[in-house]
Amino acid sequence: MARRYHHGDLRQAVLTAAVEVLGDSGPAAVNLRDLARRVGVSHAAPAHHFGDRSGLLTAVAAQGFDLLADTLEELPPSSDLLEAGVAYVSFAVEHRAHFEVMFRPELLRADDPDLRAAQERSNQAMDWAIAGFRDGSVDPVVAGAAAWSLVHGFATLWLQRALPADVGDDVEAAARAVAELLVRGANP
Amino acid sequence: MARRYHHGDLRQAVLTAAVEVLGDSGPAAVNLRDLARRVGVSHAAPAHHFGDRSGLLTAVAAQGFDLLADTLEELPPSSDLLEAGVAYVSFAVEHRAHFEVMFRPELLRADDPDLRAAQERSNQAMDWAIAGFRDGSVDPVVAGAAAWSLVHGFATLWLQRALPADVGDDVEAAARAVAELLVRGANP
DNA sequence: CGTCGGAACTAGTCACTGACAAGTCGGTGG
DNA sequence: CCACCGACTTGTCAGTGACTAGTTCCGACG
Repeated sequence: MARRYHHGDLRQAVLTAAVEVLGDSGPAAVNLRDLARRVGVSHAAPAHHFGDRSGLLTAVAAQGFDLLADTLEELPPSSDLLEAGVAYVSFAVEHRAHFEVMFRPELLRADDPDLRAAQERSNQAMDWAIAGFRDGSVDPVVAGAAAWSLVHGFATLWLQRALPADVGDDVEAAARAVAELLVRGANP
Repeated sequence: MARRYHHGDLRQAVLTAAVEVLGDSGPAAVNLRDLARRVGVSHAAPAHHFGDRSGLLTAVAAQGFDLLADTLEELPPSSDLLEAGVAYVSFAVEHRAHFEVMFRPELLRADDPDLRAAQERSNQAMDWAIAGFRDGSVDPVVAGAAAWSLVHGFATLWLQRALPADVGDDVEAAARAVAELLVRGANP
């Protein structure tokens, strides 16, 4: 494809390149000039679409929250909180590039409309999953915070390889075992 | 105090300044030149003590893991896993500057001896706390991962103000409620 | 008491980055 | 066919990390 003045789909191309870099080297390695080089445009072209670096990362994060919402919404209707928790962890591992940006407020424009909309979608999907945990004996707010904390913490620590080796190398199995402890109770 | 050629305790001074900046503006705002200006030395002086930026942040992280170990070791002997969990969250909130660096491997020199030693200390302190959870009915490795994931996730999300407002603004109370769900079980 | 070696710090520099301004290109609607 | 405007380029500036070479001072040793 010949080098044309108008790229045609620069925004998407930069976004894709950013996700690739994120996956390989993390958020710190993402810079506009390198992405421009990869895509074959001038160093200032990406700024036209994203404003600045935080605008770019915000777009990645928004895409990530949409993907997360998709993941949770696509769970079979029979799924319970346990399955949703495992899905959350799986999402984090499979879409590490997105996940590592989604929860870094300092990198993002918190007031971006697209980001807020995507966050809202994923929050609703999570609320829906947690609703199944409301058995009357526990405060649903506490239960929701606990469930989210557990899977979010597990995903975070797993991605950092901070967990002890004993937990094995099968994310889904480990996540399920951990989530089961909360959902089914320690003393079933 | 007159400006002398030898600062006297530059390493500690830079470290303190770094923690201050971290607390105010997060890791991204920490740069060697600004710290040098704050402390009143030339722009390259900090590098003499820390090598590079990651060396500085590694020193902060090591200090953080030591502080965490101190916190956990100072718990009264009667404390159970629940109290340890609350202490973990309290530590994260009270020492946010340190906490925000401790679990960012990409910012650190993972092979730094001081860092490894401090991590080892805090790991042992956590293992000790989790030992109280070994009641035979659950795999201790799973229980440990679950407990750590829960409090780590809660602390992380709390610091990001990502949790819904319903959980209140009392960290300790909220952390205790959430941790209780895991320790005592959802259906007591 | 001198001197001398090395640690602590300064000064200068380079490559790289984000951000901005001004100009150019080219598709599209009137 | 032409004016407009979004898409992109070119040029530039300040700030940063990292490196090198030079300067100052402390303290140990003869």
